This record gives sequence, structure tokens and C-alpha cells, in this order.
Amino acid sequence: MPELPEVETVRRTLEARVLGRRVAAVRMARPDVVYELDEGGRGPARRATTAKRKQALLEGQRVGRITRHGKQLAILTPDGQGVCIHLGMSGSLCVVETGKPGNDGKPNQTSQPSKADHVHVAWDLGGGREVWFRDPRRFGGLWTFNQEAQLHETRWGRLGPDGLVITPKQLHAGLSRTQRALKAALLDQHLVAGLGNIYVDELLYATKLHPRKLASEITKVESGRLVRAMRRILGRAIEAGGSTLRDYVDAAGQAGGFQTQHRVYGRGGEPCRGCGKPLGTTVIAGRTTTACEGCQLGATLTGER
DNA sequence: CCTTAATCCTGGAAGC
DNA sequence: TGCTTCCAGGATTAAG
Repeated sequence: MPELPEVETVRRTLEARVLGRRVAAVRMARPDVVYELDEGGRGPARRATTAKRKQALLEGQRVGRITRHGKQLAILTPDGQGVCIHLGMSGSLCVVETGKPGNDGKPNQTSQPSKADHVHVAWDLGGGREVWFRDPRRFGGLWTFNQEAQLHETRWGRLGPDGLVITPKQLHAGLSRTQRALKAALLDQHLVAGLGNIYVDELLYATKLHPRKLASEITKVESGRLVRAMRRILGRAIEAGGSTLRDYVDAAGQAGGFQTQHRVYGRGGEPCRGCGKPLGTTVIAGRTTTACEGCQLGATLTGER
């Protein structure tokens, strides 16, 4: 669900609340969302005992820092042990004060949906404070590692540069070697990490580039424009606390505000803020795509403009 | 290579 | 109101 600005907002709000605290206990309601990177990182590590898996989830350890690459987070201990967190589509990390009604982390018994539902892992920080990993759709997951190098070797090193630090040269190199639609290339985390459907559409509108333009035809100058606009849009979205479309909230339970600044995402059929013509909607790389056919330069790919 | 569709799931919204 | 259908911020895989 969350893209770079939402994940960065979670990183900041979470770090402010857990830095330096010790994990008193770990609850694993759904062990199948937890993977071990030193066991290949693929399937659930069935051999490890529950006690061992809780240790891997930092039981007894102190929280050193929280880092991010693209849409993924990592909670690290001072000695380099850690947990990588990918929120997927519906995942969230939330700091809760236990003892309050509905905050016991157990699935609620009523028919009313509750934020305590789908809490797969909970870190008890003592003092009545817990961090919950919730993920109703379970497209996300947790990956434990003993050394930070494992995280980079098996996961983050395979991603492209982060959207906030990628250079025009790097982006141009990535785009020039693929014969795909520009939008499909920008969604590819191996090329640039952190963009999802919302921010790619906003980025392409801001740079007046057509989503179906052939990625390899993007010039160095256009790559420079893309990088500048990417930093600006992602930066502003972070300032606004991310985009809340449905249920995204940060670690403090706060919704984002950037959705009111969207120019194209979710506005199909509504007038373009630039020229007034209705924004068009198509599907590219399996994703709903909204763009202005007038303002964004014509496609050089697959027929229609 | 590149594209699409299916897949993993739940739940909110829209349609009838 | 109630039931059904569609759709969704992601990422991988298989099929064409």
C-alpha cells in the first residue's frame, strides 16, 4: 500500500517513539509472515523454534535506529541485528498504549472491525507500550537478519537507488536500457526504489511526460527533470505526512494530508488543472493510470497516444 | 524482451 | 436494507 512518502513518515514517527527502548517481549500471532534471511529468506523458517524466532524478532534487544530503502524499513539493534519490514498493500506499523480498550492486540470478538484485527506481530516495549505489525491482506512481511550485510545482500542491494537519492545519470542509465513504457519502468523497484502508482502518475503529470512513452527514449535532460520533480513531489508528500486514500496512518495513528494535493491520481474524468480537458484513464503494467492526453506529450509506444 | 493475467488476501464502495 | 461484484497503494510468477 504505502509508497516512499508514507513509509518515510512511518519511519520517522516510529523512530521517535521506540529509539533506545528495549523489546521486553514479542508476540507472533501469525508466524507465516515472518521470514529469516539467513535461511534463504523465502519460505517460513519452520525449523527454528518459536523462542528462536522471537529472538530473531529482537526479543531482549534494544532498538538502535530505523532505516529505509524505497518502500522497505529496517529496525536495527546497535550490533547490526535487525528486522526488515515491507508493508505491502495494507500493512501498517502502529505504536499503541496497552491497557486501553481494544488495545490488547487480540482479534476483537464483536462483528465490528477493529484496529486490533490482523495484528500478526507485536513488540512489547514495556511500560504499556507496544508496536503492532498489522496487515489484513498479508502482502507484506517481516524478514529477520543477524547482520546488516545480509539485508543488503539479499534484499536492498537488489533494488535500484532510493527515489530521494537517485541521480539523473542513474535514472537515465536505467531507463535507457529498457524497452518498456515509461510508467512501467518507473514502477520497477529494481530501477528506482520507492515509487508506486500514485507518485508515478503525479510525477509524469508534473514533468508533462506521457506514461506510454518509450523509456529508452527519455533523454538526459528529461531524466534530470524527472529526478528534480521526483524529489520535490516525494519531499512535499513527506512534509504532508503521506497520502491517505483509505486507511493509511503513520506509527502514531495519524492520517496523511497529501491526497488533497494530487493532480491526477484518482481524478480520472475530472478536468486537468492545466488545460481543463478531462483526464484520461488507461491501464499500463496492470495499473490504473490517469494522465492528461493534452498536457503530457504523446506516446511513442503501442499505438494509441 | 515485453505484455498481460493470475495470484497471494481483506474490506470498502458501488451497483442492483 | 441486503446481496453481489468490482476494485485497491505491491510484487512475483507463469503464460502468450
